[in-house]
Amino acid sequence: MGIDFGDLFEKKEIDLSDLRGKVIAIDAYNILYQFLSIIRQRDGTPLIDSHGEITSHLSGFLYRTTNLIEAGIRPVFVFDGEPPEFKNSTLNERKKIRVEAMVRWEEAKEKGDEAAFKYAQASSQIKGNMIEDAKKLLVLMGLPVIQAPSEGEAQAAFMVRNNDAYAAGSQDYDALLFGAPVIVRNLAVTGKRKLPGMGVYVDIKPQIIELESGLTGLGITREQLVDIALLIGTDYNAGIKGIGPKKALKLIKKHGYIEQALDELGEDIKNLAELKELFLNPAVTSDYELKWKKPDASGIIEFLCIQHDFSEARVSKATERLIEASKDGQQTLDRWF
DNA sequence: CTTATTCA
DNA sequence: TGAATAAGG
Repeated sequence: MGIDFGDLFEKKEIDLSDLRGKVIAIDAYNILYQFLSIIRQRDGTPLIDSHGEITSHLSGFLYRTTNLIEAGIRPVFVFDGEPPEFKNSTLNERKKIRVEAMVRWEEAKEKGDEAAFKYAQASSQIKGNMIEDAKKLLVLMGLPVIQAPSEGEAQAAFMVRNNDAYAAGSQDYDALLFGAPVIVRNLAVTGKRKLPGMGVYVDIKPQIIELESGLTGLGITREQLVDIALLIGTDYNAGIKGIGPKKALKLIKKHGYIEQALDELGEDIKNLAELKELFLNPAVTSDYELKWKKPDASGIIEFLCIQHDFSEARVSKATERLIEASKDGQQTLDRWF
């Protein structure tokens, strides 16, 4: 998923309260996929309503978003449009992995194997009404939902550059390549997370990465950062075997341009110019409106409890918190409602 | 993941 | 109370 810059960028740990009053353009696919992958039972089965529809993502969106708003954050959710053509091979590869994982999951479930969960996670697929349902819930919650023409991270980055948002929210680093001045990771409220393997709990705090100071620290330009990414490999190209973040940085600093670096390596990247363009000049739109509305409490209850079998007690509680928090926002933030 | 419940 | 565990749909 996305580009792995390793430790190239300095990550600044922050408190959630540091984001109070700030607009965050959240990559909705990124978070939806996380919810889908993580919100599962012990054997890996996701939350499912009585019609057999998966509801893990709806649970995640309801509770986490309510928490963010309660923390004074103003989230905007940006949904992907058409993927760029160069992404096709990556998407096909992911599909293969998913199908394989699905088989492994069934086997593990049969045997009562604990590994079932991780296979289930790897089999996660966004499909059916998940996107529409997520959008519907977010709209009912009164939040702006933005439709990107292509990649959501690119649109989020554009909105930050436009000063319509403070940061792009995603676990991936791609928004940096798309030119987002600031990205936020670990945008959740519950700080404790179990470390894979042992039952050790670690405090996970939100962190920000600033593009400009990061580039200055590395002594490179954004164009060169894109060159580094293309050497390592992105969602749109495979990258060069044996080249990770450190070697890529060294090569680009030595040569200045990816073309010369590739010459030294005796390698070639197909469609190099188009790939650069994809990051440096991505498809985005200015046709969006950031407007926060009063949450539609009865609409949320109808949608989640009547249509998707959520517990009314839980949903009502969350909805009340949401409405209360939205009122606070209205007093202090002119753009609320 | 987040919330609810249990238990020292 | 706060940490560990179960449940959520």
